[in-house]
Order: sequence, then C-alpha cells, then structure tokens
Amino acid sequence: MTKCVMDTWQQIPYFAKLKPESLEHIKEQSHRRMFAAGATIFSEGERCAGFHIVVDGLVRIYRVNPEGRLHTLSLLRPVSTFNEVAAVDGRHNPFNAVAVTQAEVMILSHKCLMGLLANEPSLLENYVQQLAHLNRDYLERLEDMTFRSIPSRLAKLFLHETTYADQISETPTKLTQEEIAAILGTTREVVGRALRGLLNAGLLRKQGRQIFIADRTRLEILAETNTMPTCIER
Amino acid sequence: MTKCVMDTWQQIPYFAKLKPESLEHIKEQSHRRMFAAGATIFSEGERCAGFHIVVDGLVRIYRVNPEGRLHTLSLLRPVSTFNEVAAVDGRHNPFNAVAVTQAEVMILSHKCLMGLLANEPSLLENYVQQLAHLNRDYLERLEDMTFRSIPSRLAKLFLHETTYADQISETPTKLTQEEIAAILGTTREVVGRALRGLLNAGLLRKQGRQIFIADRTRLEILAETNTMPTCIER
DNA sequence: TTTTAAATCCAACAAAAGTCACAGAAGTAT
DNA sequence: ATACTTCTGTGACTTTTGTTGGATTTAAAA
Repeated sequence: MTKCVMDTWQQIPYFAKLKPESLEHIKEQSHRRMFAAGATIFSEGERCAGFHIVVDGLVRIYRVNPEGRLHTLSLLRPVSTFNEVAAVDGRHNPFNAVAVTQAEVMILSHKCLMGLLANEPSLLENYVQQLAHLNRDYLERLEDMTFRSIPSRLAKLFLHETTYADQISETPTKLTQEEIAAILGTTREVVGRALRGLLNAGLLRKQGRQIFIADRTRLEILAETNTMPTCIER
Repeated sequence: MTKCVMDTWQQIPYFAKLKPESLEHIKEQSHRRMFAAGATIFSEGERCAGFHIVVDGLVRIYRVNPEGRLHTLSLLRPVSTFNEVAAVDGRHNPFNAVAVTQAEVMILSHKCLMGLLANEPSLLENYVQQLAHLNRDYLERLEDMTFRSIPSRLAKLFLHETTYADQISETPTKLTQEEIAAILGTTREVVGRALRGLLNAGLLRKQGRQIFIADRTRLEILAETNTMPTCIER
C-alpha cells in the first residue's frame, strides 16, 4: 500500500526531480479522502479546495452553464492531478469535481503548497512548465469550440482518447451519448446524429453496442479540416 | 526615453518585486524591435519567439482555422505581455501576432528567460501566478465559446472592454464589425444582425456611426444568462 | 471636389445545431 | 422471467448561425 502510494507520487510531473525530503514533506502534509460514486469532491466558486491527485477511481471535472447544460472538461483516472490553478493562486475553484466511481483522492491545501513552493525551487519550476502545458491544452480546446463542427469534434474525441481517459478509443467506447454530449458541449440527440453520420460514412463501425474506428485516415481528415472527406462512392 | 522604459518594466506583473540587479539583467538582455502597421511579429507553429512586451502601438493575437477564418484572441496595447507560454516552455508559438498600428516591442528570448528564472525566485513565483491567471482567463473564454450565443458574447464584449482594450466600450467602438466578428469567432454579417438586434431591443444606442451602451442592466442580463431580457413592450 | 476603397445594411437562403416527443433496445434488480 | 431504469434511434420541427449578393453609406486618398 505504501509502496503503491510512493509510485503514485513519482508519476506526477509536478513532483519530478524533487529533493527526497521535499517529497517526504509533501506526503506528510497531504490528506487522503475517499468519495463514493457520485459524490461531489468540490464545487465551482467555492473557496480554494487545494491541489488534488486522483489515486484511484474516475473523476469528472465539469462546468454548468446558466441553462443547466453541462460541459465535461475532463475525465481523470489515476494518476492525474486537478485544480492546480486554484491550488496555486488561492482563489475560488474554477470548476466542479465529482467522483464518477468510488474514488480515492490525495489533497494538498493551498497553504501547504505555498510553503512547499517557497522551499523547493524544483517544484516551482515544474509548476511553471505544467501550467504552460495546461495553457496550451486550453487554447486548443478553445479553438475546437470556436471553429469545429460537432462531427469534427466527435472525430477528434475518438482519435485522441488520451484527454478523456481511454474510455473512448479504438477499443470501444463505454461513454454514453449523454456523456459524449457533455464533453463536446452539445446535446444527446446531436451526438446521436453525428455518430450515425460517421457510421454511415464508414469512418466508424459498430459491433453490437460498441463503436470502433473503421477508417482512421478519413477520421483524421475530418478532425483536422472540419470537412467530411469525400465518400468512396460517387 | 530611458525613464519611460523603466516605467514600462515596473508595470509588468511578471517583473514585480524583483531584485534591482535582476531587473537590470532583464533590461540588458532584451531587444527592442519596431514593426510597421500590418507587419507580422511572429507566426503560429514557428519555433519559440520568446517573451514579448508591447511598449507602443497595438498588437493583435489571433489564430486561423483550416477554412481561413480568424479568431482574435486579444488586442494588446502598452503595457502588455504576450507569448509567455512559449517563452517558458520553449515550444512553438501557439498563435500569430501582428502589429495593427506601428508598434514597439521588447523581446526576451527563451534562453535568456530561462537563465533569469534560474537566478531569481521572485520571477519564477510571479510566472506561476501569471500563468494561473492566464489559465482562468482561457477557461472563461472556453465556456463562452461553448455555451454563449453570439448576442450574449457581443453583450459581454461591450460590457468589459478591458480584455480587448478600450476600443470598444461605453465610449463608442472603433472596432469594425469584421474585427468584432473575429473576436467573437463568427462572421461580419452575423455581428451586424446581432448589433441590430441589440439596438432594436434598446440595449445599445447609436449616434451617427458610434455605438453606446443604452441599458447596462439588461445588457448584463443578456451577457450572464444568455437570454434576451424581456422587452419593455408586450 | 472627385475618386476610390472600406464598411455597413439588408434580404433571402442554406446549413448546422438544438428541441420535442415517443418508440424500442439493453441492462439491472427483484 | 418481470419490472424497471437507462440508453438509444428517429422523425418533425424551431432556432441560430453561416452564406450570398447587391445596394448604400462613410471615410480616406487623389
């Protein structure tokens, strides 16, 4: 168990190359919390919940718009971190986090994190690099939402499952259309139609209830150019 | 002139609270460049152009989608910084930058920046905070693009001119509909229609060619709830 | 002023996305 | 199996956004 936790810490890019004693400090100061499936971990707008690490289970990060529609920003499995921004600036949480399955989470408070940052330059350096990475990621999403059609976003989702865990991938998706809709920022019916479109066009393929990638090349064209590639026929 | 430049540096949050000699180093290692109106400062995808500071003039940050449509991410006037992310991770520039008017820009290369960061913890600390801030900003924009209608985004643009310089505001806009469209991620005609809609509904008001806010309260409702507030009549 | 280029207005149309309603299929619990 | 819930499929329809094209207006240049 302890061994398992040690591995956990070392996989986290924020904590790479730290002095052993710093890592010890981090371990000592962090708290472990368990969440039942469906339980809220923290909510948007509340005061800073600190730095979170998914040790076990699946965590959904999402926002809600005024009309009540959801936008799933990410689905996180071990070992991932979240709320890094609020953890470092101490302001309100920028989104909601819920445990999708039962989940184990390690938490480091804003205060502890600040103390650690002050005494460990490597941590600070890592933090800058990771925030830069996060920034690039957000910018790409921003462009996706600004410019890409739903079928194109859907193609992209199938192509790089990485962002949203390996739940959706060439190996079939376990995500419901409702969940996909929340990721793409649209509604269930629209996802259903887009899915049907890609199936009819032969970019995806269905076996029973599971969907696979049938034509990666054309799926990539759709994802990159936002244009449905010419069909084989006609 | 030198005095002016000193003021410039002190207004930049990245450089707050630095040791005087660090600030000296930064000044020594940065280069000044002048750009004619319309000149490209750097392009998306090119190798890291470094940390940029707008000292004079107006700079547009934008991306282009596959179909050639533009998305203006920001319009920067003195004293603002840009390309902070690439400057720190050394990877490709994530967007394009052009001088809208003639512009004076100070540039600090990735290499110089890394050297400075290694020797000045305050700079590193500032950087983390500023990147966190940038992240929150991107997340808000992401939600805007995901969920808000064009009229709602337009209302928001009029309300907090801050982001896009004071070119648009209660004081009238100097932005063309084409430029507004690029900011909102849509087309000129759509902006025209949305503008007409807000004028007809009495949220905005026109004097000659210039547009003012006529009803800030209802404009805020539109911006926040994404719903056109009830008209006075009916 | 005259000329020219840029920006705007507007209507009609096309396409994409969102909504509603309901039927059927698959999965779970009893 | 049965009952129940959740997920999916689909058509009809509305709303929003995007596109096209031409008529005006405005601002800047000659």
